[in-house]
Amino acid sequence: MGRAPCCSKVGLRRGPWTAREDTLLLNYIQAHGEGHWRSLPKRAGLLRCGKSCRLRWMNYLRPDIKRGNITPDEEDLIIRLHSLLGNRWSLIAGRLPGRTDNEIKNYWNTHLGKRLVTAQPNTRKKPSHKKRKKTKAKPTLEPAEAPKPKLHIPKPIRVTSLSLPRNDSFDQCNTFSTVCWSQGKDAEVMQNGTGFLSAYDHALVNGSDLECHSRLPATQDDNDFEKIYDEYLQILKTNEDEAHWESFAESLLI
DNA sequence: AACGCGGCCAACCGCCATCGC
DNA sequence: CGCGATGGCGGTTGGCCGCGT
Repeated sequence: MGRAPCCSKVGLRRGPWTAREDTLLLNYIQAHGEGHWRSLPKRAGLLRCGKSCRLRWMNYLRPDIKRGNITPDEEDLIIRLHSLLGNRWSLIAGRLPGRTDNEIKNYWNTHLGKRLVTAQPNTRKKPSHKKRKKTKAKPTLEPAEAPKPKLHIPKPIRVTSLSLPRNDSFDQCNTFSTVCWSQGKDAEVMQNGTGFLSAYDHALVNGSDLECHSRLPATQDDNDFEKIYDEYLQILKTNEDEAHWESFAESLLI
């Protein structure tokens, strides 16, 4: 442990990405696919660390990113999922088509968390990072504030990769994000790389029927997701039944 | 016009999990 | 099995910008 930050290497750029860097990264990934982040910047001609490239791609350059304007339905879903899953942003994001975990995290911290604090003053503290500037050290705890016990919750199964090879060329890459790369707006519901799960969520979010045609062969996973979706719908019908929601959330984490 | 404050959000950091040798 | 490399995640930071004074 104690590995040095990857961007601390001499000569690597940090900070905001330029349009040129974006183009380089985009072109490279379109040509060679994502993955191998460590060596990607060198091969793409970028003076960035792999982590930085990955983050930029995941949060900004991916073609399926839907930016801004969180709809009330999405907001409701975020609140519900957060109440069930906690700060499992990637899990929550996986169920919101086109939204990134970073975006949801930011939205929560700037909008929802604040609102909930107002509603329930004792339930959450929003760390005000302002006027802490220039201080790299972690803020000291308030006297009354007990140190947070660190819990390591088992990570959820990632559904984004669907057990497919993660680094082939774009032609070979079989992920939904690739399949839908150029399908335009109509394919948007499928474009977040979570495949049919996202399509289901889209139906939930929009409250509309949705035909979802998986391009992958039917698998056991498909059936599992079908079950999850059915369960999700049932819970929505019963609405405020917290016990149902909790058991559903647990099922997602298995 | 100048200044300070606070919100927003892109990007970074540190840690853990997983993979491959 | 152990270890190093890599990917991924959640927490945090800091720059920019709008607004109020």
